[in-house]
This record gives sequence, structure tokens and C-alpha cells, in this order.
Amino acid sequence: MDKLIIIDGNSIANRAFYALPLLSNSSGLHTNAVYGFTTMLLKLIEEEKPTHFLVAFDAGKITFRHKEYTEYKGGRAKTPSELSEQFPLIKELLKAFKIPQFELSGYEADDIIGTLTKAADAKGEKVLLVSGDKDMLQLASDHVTVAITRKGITEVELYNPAEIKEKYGLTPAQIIDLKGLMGDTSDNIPGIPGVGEKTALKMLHEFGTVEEVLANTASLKGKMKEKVEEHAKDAIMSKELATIFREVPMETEWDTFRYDGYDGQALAGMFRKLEFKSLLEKMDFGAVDLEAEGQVVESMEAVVVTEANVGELVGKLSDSGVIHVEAVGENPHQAVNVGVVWFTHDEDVNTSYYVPFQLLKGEAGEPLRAWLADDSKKKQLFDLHRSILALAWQGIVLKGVDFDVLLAAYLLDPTESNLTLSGLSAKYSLPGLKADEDVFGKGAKFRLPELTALSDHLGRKAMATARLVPVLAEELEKGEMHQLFYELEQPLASVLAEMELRGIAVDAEGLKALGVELVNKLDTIMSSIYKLAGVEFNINSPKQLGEILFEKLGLPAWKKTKTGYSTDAEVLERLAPYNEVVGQILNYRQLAKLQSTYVEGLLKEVRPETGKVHTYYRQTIAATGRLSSQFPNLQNIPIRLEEGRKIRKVFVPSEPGWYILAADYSQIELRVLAHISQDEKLKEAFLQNMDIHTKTAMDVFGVEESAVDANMRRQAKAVNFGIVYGISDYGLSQNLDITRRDAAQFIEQYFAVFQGVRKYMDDIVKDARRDGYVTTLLQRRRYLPEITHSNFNLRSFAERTAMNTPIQGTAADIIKLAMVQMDARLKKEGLKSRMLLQVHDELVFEVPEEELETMRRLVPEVMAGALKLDVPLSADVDYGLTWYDAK
DNA sequence: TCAGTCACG
DNA sequence: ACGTACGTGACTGAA
Repeated sequence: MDKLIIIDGNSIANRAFYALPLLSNSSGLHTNAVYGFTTMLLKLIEEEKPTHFLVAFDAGKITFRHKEYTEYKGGRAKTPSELSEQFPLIKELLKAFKIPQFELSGYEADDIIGTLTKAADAKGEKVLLVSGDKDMLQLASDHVTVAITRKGITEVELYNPAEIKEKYGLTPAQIIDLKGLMGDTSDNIPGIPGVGEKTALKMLHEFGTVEEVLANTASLKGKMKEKVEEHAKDAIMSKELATIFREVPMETEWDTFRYDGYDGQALAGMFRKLEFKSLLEKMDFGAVDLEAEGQVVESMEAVVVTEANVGELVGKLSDSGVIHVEAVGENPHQAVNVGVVWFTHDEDVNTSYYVPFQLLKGEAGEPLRAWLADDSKKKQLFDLHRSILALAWQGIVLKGVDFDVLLAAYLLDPTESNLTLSGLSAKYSLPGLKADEDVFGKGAKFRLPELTALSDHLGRKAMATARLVPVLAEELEKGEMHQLFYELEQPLASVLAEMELRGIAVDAEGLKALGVELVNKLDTIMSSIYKLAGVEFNINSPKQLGEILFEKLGLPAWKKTKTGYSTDAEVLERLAPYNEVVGQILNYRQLAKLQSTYVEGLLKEVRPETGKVHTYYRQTIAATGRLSSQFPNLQNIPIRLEEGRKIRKVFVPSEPGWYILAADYSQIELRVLAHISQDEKLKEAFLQNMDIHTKTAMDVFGVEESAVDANMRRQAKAVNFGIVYGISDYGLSQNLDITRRDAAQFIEQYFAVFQGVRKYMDDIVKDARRDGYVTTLLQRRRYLPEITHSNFNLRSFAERTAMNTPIQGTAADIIKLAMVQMDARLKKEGLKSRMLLQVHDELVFEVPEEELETMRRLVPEVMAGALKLDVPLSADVDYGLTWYDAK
């Protein structure tokens, strides 16, 4: 049985463009519509197994419809350039897929499709027609199924005449009448004003066609009767415009559309050009052959160091060189160390020396270990932080690293998602390097290759590092980020590694006891929920919970997610008054989170030998320059609610008689804003050391300090948060649960007072549009390509990011400075106290009793003095026997 | 592997 | 008119 798939090319490209975020490859080519188109094609080929295939496009601007109605498709915003530049790519893609494409000047894709489906109908062949446009439903028949895209791009809804009958109560032909009556704003088809889908359907159910409706206006009432009579001509013309023309003079010979599969080679090449990495992987085009793809492959000799030759070879180590440390596994604190490679380039000969880890660890590895630990021997590598950790857990010291390619690449573009040697080689147009996944496989398929292949790949990673060093070093200079790199980020990597290796002690017994308590409480609540709901179900499943609440119990559902009812805390809080069970569910959720994430999750991370957890701070993830924390995440330990806050009691000093000391910046982001914006009012507030939210309330509401009540302060606080996040009236209205108008008025009042802040917000967006990026005080940079996008949502997001990133990023700069300075001070003063954690605006230490007074003074002093601003910085400090008590 | 939810600053 | 507050990571259930 043959099956023809017809794709409405323009429609699907449009849907894909607006459904997906604006992706682009490293040469700046936008690719989101191409990507969406590709995934749709792949899915169709796999699931539908078509024997025939074609894509129809609109050709030219003017069609016969414009002759009838010059306003046709008038008022439609012109296709944004980000989309139109993708059409040639889509056409090229279709060639690689070997799918025939049709376009005919003077006709729309609809008409081509109409003509072809008519031919298929006559021939009795099966057709699947894919479009984003419901007009196509008029073409449905016993042979023609119409697939309309739902949200997203790969999800479609299928329509046969039966489904159309069920959903609209109409035949496919009546879809045209529907549009004739209701019109279509996107095509500028008028229809009858005031008639929407509901009214139109009612009329058609009664009368059948536009013509019959017009003939029976007598049975309509009042205003509606007048309108229909007045716009009778429009309705007729609209119906004509909506009718797909099915007599296009074109070849309809069936075998013109035969489909016998794509050209794998061409498709692989296309995907590489577009940088569709996930697809390349999924498609399994066979082994990667860089040379076959026309990539430059440099010659390199890969030497494997052995017991026999190690003595001779280490003699070649010089005062400076590129190395690579291969440590496999996500968590560098428990990575499997594969080995160390060093790379040389002498008289145009590339050589890599791979030292398997067993050798490095043994007696024969001693000279190399000494070289690695020698601060005066300068090394360049990829990922200093990870390398230090992986080696340290094996008792090997790494010092003297003066250039980390990973850190440099991150600073040059902190939003780059593929920060790997292979990705960076491609990004900076250097000779190709296979991706680790292509060599090792991934997930369950991960295998180290045999020795020759392994040493070659690792050697090439070192060689890629060597090529990247000078390129990135120059880029850092150009971006004026050399100081940020050499004096802050790179030194910080070692400071972080030290903190993590030290770890923080956890009272595992206390944590287990907390767990028992939680399990008991959860048991009770669970029974109570089952009783109240009248049925046992999985409370952790939002799907099941939604069914119970909104179907079984019939509670009002007002918020939806992509997949069904939303059951998040906001929803549940509003439902709480309706049914007792809702409060119990909220309670259950809260405790279940504590139990699963903070009791069980944390216990899994405690090393039994030491009773400590060793988090891994990631320095190259956050787009703003913040750190993030993993395995476990110690930057989101509960504090806001007392039940959760108790978790902090299990974080204790690692030595008896010591204390936990914590210091946090007070309002660092608003102080940074005061400095950057130079707003007089805001500066004044901090210079007078006032409570900033109270001060904001006084200014915004125009009252004396004594008149500011708790609610006013709460609202002012929300406004301050909003300002830092890049304010919008909608966001503020959601947060404060007030109307958008009121929120807008708040914001206006705020800006009327804090005029410098308004100017900053306006200017930073303009700067971002002009430069394409924003910067922090220390020149950290974030590119915002979407700031000029034609899509309102994407553009607005970029604008808010432009406002927020310099603030959040400068705050991150400051605490990083404080950490590097603090580390130096502790060493210089010979203090035993140790820095353990960073939580964005807070530093946590463990301190012996005799240093308490020193540290209570020193820590806030260093933090406040980390960077001189035009307003004072200030840090509050406290200490206690646990993290909980250091509040 | 993705979506939903929720913990933090 | 459009529909989101900025930045993260971990866990669970459901495909």
C-alpha cells in the first residue's frame, strides 16, 4: 500500500520558528526552524514509513487571490529575517533528504496541495497532509488524513472526516463556510464582524453553508441579523478566498513523488554544518571520519609511555608545556583517572606522550609527579579545577598552571553550551577533533578504546589544547578580560578545589534521626490523604494527583501545564479552602522534599570514611558568572521554613571544639545597582545604612518611616526584587497577586523616585542592542543576540537579562574576589580557620575557638573591602556549633 | 530523557 | 496583543 506525505512547507517552517528558541550555530546562522523541520521529517519517516513524499512551498508574493482581493494577507507582519534566511537551508536539507519540493509562481502551497490531494483522491491513494493551518481540514477525505501541529512541533493532531464531524459537527467542505463566516485575521480575510467560531458553527449546524445562512437571515435576531445582512458580500468573498484551488496546472504523476530514503552522507554533512549534534548522534551515520568530511587532520605521533621508556622521555619535559588530564565521570571527586598526556611541538613535529595512570602513580612516575607539582614549571591545560581534583584524590599534586582553556572559553562566552575541546576546536575554526562521545560512546555504551586509539585521541586533545591557548589568550585581551581571567577566575579555581577537597562534616546520625521523624510524619499524612480522597494513589505523581483533585473531587482547575493540570504550590494554596486534603498534600510535598532530597540525597553523598560531603563548584556553567554546586548541591539547603532549616543542624565542624562561622553580604545586588546606576536616592539610602525595603516603601508611597506598615514593606521588597530581575508589570502583578495596572503604577512610582535606576535600565538595553552584549564591573561579558529579535517574547527576555546580568554578575565578581582575598589572608596570617562553602552572597567557614574573635572581625572586613564601590558594602557574621546556629 | 515540582540566592 | 519575573540542581514519575 502506497502512502504519500505532503508537507505544507511554509506553514511548518513558521510553526517551527515560533515554537523553538532561536538557535544558531557558531557562525551565527539561525537554525531553529531548520531544526524543527528536521525533527518533524525524521519523525514522519520513522513512524509513517512513506512510499511517496513531497514538500510544497509558496512562491512569490502575489497570487491570484490578490487579484480578487488586494488586501489579501495585508497587515501581516513581514517574515522576520531570522526566519527567511532559513528557507534556503530548509531547501538544501530537503535535497539531502531526497524529498521532492514543489512551488509554482502565482500559487500558494495550499493550492498545490489541493491539486495533488485531489489527484490522490481520484486514484484512491493514501495521503497524510501535514500543516500548521486548520484551513487544510477542507482537504480531508476518506483517503486524505490531515495532521495539524499542536503546541511544539513534532506533536500533531490527526483529522479524518469523522474527527472533523466529531469536533466541529461539519464536513470537510464546510470548513470553507466556517472561515467565510468567521474570517481569518492572519490572512486578513474579513468574514462577518462579531461572528466568531461559536456563532459560525451554530449557524452552519442550522443552515449548512454560507449561502444558506444568507438566504435565511430572517430567522436571525437583532444585532446579528443586521451584521450578517450588512456583510453578506464579505462573507461570500471570504468563502472564496478561503477555498483552496484544486486545479493548478502541474504534473500530478504519482511516481514523481516516490520516496526511497535520504542520502546519509549528505544529511550527515548538513547536520555538521548546522551543528545538530544531538541528531548526528541519534542518527548513527557510522563512524566519524573527519578526513572524509574535508576536515584538516594534523599529523601527530602518539607515544605511549611505559616503564621501559619513561626515564628517557621525562627528560624531555621542559619549563613550560601543554598537558591533558583525562578523568572520566561526572563527579571529579570520584572520577576514574585514565591518565596524563603531555604534548610537544618541535620543528613542526607534533608528539604526544600518554602516561597511563597506573604508571603515573607508581615509582616510575615520580619524576613526572614532581614536574606536575612544581609551581615553576608552567602548564597549560583544559579544566584546571577538575584536573586538580581528580589528581588530588590519587595523592598527586598539580601546580603551576598558567592557562586554562576551559575557563578562558567560558569567560569569552559564558552561555556556550558545548564547552569541550572538540566543540571549541570547531568554534575557533581549528583542526577537527573527535568528540569524546564518538570515541568512548556514552551512557551504558561507554568503553575505553584499545591503547593505540586511546593514546591517539588523548594526544589530540592535548594538541587541540595547545592550538586553543594562543587563540583564546588573544581573545581575552581583545575583550579586556585578561585581568578577570588571570587575577580572579584562574586563581579561584585552585581556591575552590581546596575548599571542596576539605569538604564539610555532616552529622550522619543526626540526619538519619531526622529521616526517621520525617518518614513517620509522612506515613500519617499519607493515610490521612488517602482517607480524605477516598482512594489510594501516588501523591508524588502530578498526573494522578491532578486526576484526583480536578476530576474525582471536582476542584476548580485554573492553571494548566503542557501535559495537563498544574498542581504546583500556587495552585494548591488557592484550592486549600475548598477541601481539607489540599493542605495535607502541601504538607506532604514539603516533607517529602526534605526526606528525598535533603535526608536521603545528602546521606548518599556522605563519605563513610570521613563523614564529610565534598561538593563540586562549577565555575563555567552560570551565564551570569555565579558558581553552581553539585554532588550534592550545597547552595540550596533549606532555610526559609523552620522544618527545613533544621537540616542545617547536621552541618558541623570537622574538629571538636571548632565552630561554624557564616557571613553574608547585606543587599549586595541593590548596592551594586546603586553603584552602577549612580542613582542618588538609592546611594543615599545605603550611605545612611537604612533598611532598603522600608526606605523604598517610604519613597514609593510618599510616607514617613513610622507610617510604613508590614504590608507596604512587603510590596516595596517585591518591587526591589523585580527591579533586580528586569522588571515587568506582569511579573510584579503575579508576585504580589495584584492587577497588572496596579503593578504598572507601582513601577512608575518607583521610577519617578529612583530616576537614576530608570536611566540605567533604559541605557543598558540600548547598550546591549548596540554592542550585542552587556558587562559586569570586572568586564565579565554576556552576549544577548536575541535583544534585536522580532519575536516579542524572546526580545523581552533578552532585555530583562540585559538589566539583570550586570547586577547579578557584578555581585558574583565581588564574592569571588572576596574568596580569593580571604584565602590569601588565611594563609598569610597563618590561621587554622578554613573556608568551606559559598552560597552566592554567603561564605561559610569552620573556625577553632581561639580564632573566633579574629574571624568575626576579619571575614566581614575582607568581604566588605573586596571591591571599592560608591556605596559601602557590608557583611553580617555569626557563628555557632552548627550551620543552623550561625544565623 | 523530559516534564513537573521545589529547594536556594 | 503578545505572556515572564533573574540564576541554579535534585528528585520523581512517565514515556
